[in-house]
Amino acid sequence: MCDKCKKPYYITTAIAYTSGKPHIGNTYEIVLADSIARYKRAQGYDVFFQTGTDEHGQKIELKAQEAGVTPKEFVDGVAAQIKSIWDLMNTSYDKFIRTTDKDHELQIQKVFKKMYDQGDIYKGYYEGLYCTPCESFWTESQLVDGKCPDCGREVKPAREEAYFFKMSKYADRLIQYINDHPEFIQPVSRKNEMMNNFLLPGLQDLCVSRTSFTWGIPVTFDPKHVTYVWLDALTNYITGIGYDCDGDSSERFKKYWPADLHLIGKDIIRFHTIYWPIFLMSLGLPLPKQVFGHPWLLMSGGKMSKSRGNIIYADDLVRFFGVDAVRYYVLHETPFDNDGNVTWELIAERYNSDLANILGNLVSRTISMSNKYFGGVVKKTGATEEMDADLKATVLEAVKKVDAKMEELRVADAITEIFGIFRRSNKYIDETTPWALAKDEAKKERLSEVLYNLTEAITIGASLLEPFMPETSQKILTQLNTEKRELAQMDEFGLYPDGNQVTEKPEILFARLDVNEIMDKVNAMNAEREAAQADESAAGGTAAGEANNAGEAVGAVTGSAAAEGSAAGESAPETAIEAKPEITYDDFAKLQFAVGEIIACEEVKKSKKLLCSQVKIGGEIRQILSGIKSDYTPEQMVGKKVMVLMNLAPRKMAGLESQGMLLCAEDAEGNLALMTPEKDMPSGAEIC
RNA sequence: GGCGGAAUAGCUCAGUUGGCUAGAGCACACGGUUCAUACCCGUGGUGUCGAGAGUUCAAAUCUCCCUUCCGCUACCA
Repeated sequence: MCDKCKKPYYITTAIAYTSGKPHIGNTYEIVLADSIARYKRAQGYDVFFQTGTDEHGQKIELKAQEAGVTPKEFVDGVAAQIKSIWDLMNTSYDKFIRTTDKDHELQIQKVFKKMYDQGDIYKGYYEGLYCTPCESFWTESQLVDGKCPDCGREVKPAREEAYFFKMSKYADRLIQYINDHPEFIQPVSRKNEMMNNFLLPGLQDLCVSRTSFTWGIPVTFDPKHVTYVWLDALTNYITGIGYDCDGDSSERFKKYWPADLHLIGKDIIRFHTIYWPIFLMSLGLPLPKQVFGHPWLLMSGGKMSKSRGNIIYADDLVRFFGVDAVRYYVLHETPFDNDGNVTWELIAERYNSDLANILGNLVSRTISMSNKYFGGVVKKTGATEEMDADLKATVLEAVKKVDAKMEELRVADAITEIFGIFRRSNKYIDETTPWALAKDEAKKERLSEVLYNLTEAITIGASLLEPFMPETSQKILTQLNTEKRELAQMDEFGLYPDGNQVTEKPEILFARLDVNEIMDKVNAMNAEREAAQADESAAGGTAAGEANNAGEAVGAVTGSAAAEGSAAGESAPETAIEAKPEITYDDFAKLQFAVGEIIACEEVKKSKKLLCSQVKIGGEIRQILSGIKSDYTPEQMVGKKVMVLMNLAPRKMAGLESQGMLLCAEDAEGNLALMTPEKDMPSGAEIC
């Protein structure tokens, strides 16, 4: 097909946040996107495949500071690291965009200005309107008659000045679009969540600027503001292919926009199916055709944490198993709408049973027989038998099934269909017993036909495998001394060149592994890293390069903090605290803390998170509600001496009044620990 | 609390509009085979298809109710 006749296909991944080295869970997405991109190319599309990095934000500013380098130096290091892993995984992206690219930054500034001039962006206050007695912030839409919805008193604007995007303006159009395009949000169950939780109840405006940090794209007409994550990050999908806000967009942009598929993690569906379409509407651009929120690859077998040294990285896996085995595992193990699991044991088992036994051994035995019986020459003799029909039918059927599965983005199922070819081929060998045929000179022709059929089946299977395991596909085809079969020619069985000669000495594709041996090596590796890390902490402080290699998990793509605990594999990223404005001693002195003893505690039935405690503070007993059910049982609570904030205005929650607050420490995974006095103190003791 | 989803073999899951002895892969056991990377092929489950009730000639599949998990969301002062 000529290049001009090819239909364009634009696919993107989310851009990876450059706070640290990505682990295997993050790497899954680029591999998934790559397999789809490669398949689309095989189908004859003119594919443009974009990925990249999201490099702004306070967290990065802080990380850079810790490492003693500039933010730009920091992200340069991490972006290079991410890119090297994407390359290691043999992903065929066409463009790697960075949000620190000059042309991207320039466009963001123009976009921001344009939206502001149109009245879609307005200046307001971060956290909204403040009700002093309730100590609560509210947005305009939450107010009742312009007053605090809780107490009905006046509210006033407070805190950080910020720009907001007027989401409500486009909400109706978006609802219409989503209803008219049922395929837009995948899987469809997510569509209902977006509608019911956000669109139908009424969209809140989105904060699009910050003044509390400087590592971002400045707002041209108000330079103390920088553009806040989502407007900056999402827009990469158009700036990366040459969008120009003033109407001078590139040919590439005109060709590829709107995107055919945004491939993203399921945690950031909201931003891609609500905010992003609305930004595009504001710019007068068509909306992407489909957004697929893929499941996560989770680390099972216990929580993963840096201190335990059990975070799994793509490059480690590749060292043990090879690129294609890792690609196979992550693609096969994470089906369309179910999270997948990864452990060293699981991947080693899959490697042996699927790759070494079923696939590798099939290729090996087939080629060996051709050499042994025919000097490697594979000839069609026409000596067919009835049993051949089922093999051929299975192979041709698999081609169609793979196509159907890929159409639905069911990559794991597509791979299973391909392996069906290999399984059937192994069975075919057993049915035809070539070694028995070889003993009878009269059956030589039949034997030749059998080996031809096997070679042809493997040729088709290996060709189908290219999008998922490109190296293996090529290796097999090379051993069979043939070219990759095009998808368009897979409706026929028997195109392997008659009389062709396969390689003399087949190279083992996947050598069987001893699982115990692997685990010993893995444990040794982890122990070594743990020790290195202990040394490092003992020495105190880290250099920039070491910080990267020590293995902080990247949170998630496109700045999604929510994904860090679960999606990104229960890793333990260092917590970056949102900096608050400096306060005076007088501000501090307004707070009254005391030691309280919990004398009774019960679950709040109506709530998933709340415990209701009776706390004795000196001579007084207070009822305090806390969102700590996930970490403490009522029994554990009783008898604890805890730190209580005394003079916080009472507030009703779940129908019960809370008269104070129990103070807790919280880590990046959301684990909580109550603050208790370091030695025994009487209840009522003041904390100052 | 609101909305939605799920409960099927030891494990991971398929089961289309209700229809013949409920399936696949992995793991396990036994048998066969020897071309091959000790591989491959075959055989093997008494699985209360989460509990209970109902509709029907017929229910894993539809209805009701209960239990338990999960997702999103709110609350988590």
